[in-house]
Amino acid sequence: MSGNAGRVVALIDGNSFYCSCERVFDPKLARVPVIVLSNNDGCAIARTAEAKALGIRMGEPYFKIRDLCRRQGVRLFSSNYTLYGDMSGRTNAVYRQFSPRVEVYSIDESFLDLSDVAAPVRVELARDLRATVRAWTGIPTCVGIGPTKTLAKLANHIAKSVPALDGVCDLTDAAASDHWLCRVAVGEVWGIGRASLAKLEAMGVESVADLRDLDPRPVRKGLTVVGERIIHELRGLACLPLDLVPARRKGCAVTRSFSARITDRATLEEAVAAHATRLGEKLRREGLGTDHVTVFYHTSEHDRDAPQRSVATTVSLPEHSSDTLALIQAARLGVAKTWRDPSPDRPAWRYSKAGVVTNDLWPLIESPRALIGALDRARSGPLMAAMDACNARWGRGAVVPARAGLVARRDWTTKFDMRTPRYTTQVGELAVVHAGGV
DNA sequence: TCTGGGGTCCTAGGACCC
DNA sequence: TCTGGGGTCCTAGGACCC
Repeated sequence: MSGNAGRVVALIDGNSFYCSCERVFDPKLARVPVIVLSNNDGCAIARTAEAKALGIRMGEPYFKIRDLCRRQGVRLFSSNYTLYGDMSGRTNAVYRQFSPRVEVYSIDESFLDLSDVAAPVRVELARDLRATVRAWTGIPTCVGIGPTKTLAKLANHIAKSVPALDGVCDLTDAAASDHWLCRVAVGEVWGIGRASLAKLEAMGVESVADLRDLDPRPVRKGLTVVGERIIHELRGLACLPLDLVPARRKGCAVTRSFSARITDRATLEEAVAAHATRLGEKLRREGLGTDHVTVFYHTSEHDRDAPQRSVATTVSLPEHSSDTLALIQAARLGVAKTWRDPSPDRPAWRYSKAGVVTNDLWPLIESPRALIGALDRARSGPLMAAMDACNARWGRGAVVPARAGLVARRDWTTKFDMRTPRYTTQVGELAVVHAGGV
């Protein structure tokens, strides 16, 4: 526990962040329902208030709401992560003008240390922050303030759901905390998910205040140390530090559902080779390497009457590497080792998803070399650097190893039928402004 | 027809060791 | 018939998050 009296943190996040990013570049989207879809245009993963009001839920499959969207004039967008990532960077640049101590928690949420801001002007500063972010980036936000991260998260939730608060809620004060914690359902607490909620409800816990007032020790039995920590945090005792420097990532995965089912080995191998290519790019960007690749592929639970198969296998590399050729080779081997051909009495499995996963990532600069079977770093380094440079300049996929496969059939690739231009990161996709009149 | 992707942390239980 | 008591490390699976 790192409880230090007088600490104050704020959680600021973008409202319906992905939708708001789309709105920045199309004023006509203001005040109309907008949703952004997940990869493959599968599910709704961001919804404006207008879309929520229509009953569109988080994670709802698109095919279930297609008719509703058409009838109600909901504007639909495929995910444009390049745009959202860039807009995220811009909002954080504004945050840093208000507090140098910022933890970027997710693409649309950051914690700010406000310990040095005097209590009387804290809310005023938060309003100024919101207004500045709105003016400089176009993104609407809400701010929650509290003595711990958990209370700041809760305050943010309250700021969003109570319009009278005008986007800012401060739970630093014990009286304010008492007032609100009785009025918010325990399921809204950061870290209380479905399973914990069921346990708490069985114990008669309904409000956040009920949870706060439980004896933390016995809670540990059912809700682990995580539950115990939450209670302390709700009481104002900080257990979660502000992580100003992002921790080095421990694992990396590239997984995708296919836009159409796959039944043949060549196409599956091509898919995992493409994923391995992407994996290599991600690892090289952070100077990390892996000594193994886990390959998985499986059928879909939604294909109810079809035969099911789920495969996962791990292939070792001779040493830590981020070399795309080595990763592709391993990924293809993973398929080769586990592929099963259909037979007369067994129809082909219809695979819906595949991925490559690695754990135990290590900075390449300090990873040991293999004595036997070592990869040729002298050639790999410059080759990968050249490939990355080409792809940075001409777009991802401009240069790929032939080993990734160049099969003409590409109907498994992810769908992005409704993606907007990458306005802020590609010169060729800049927004065009038409001057009105004659 | 069509149902996302990518992380982290925690615990239990097995293997292994002395 | 009797068949300890710890440690550590690893992995799988659950839970949760955005």
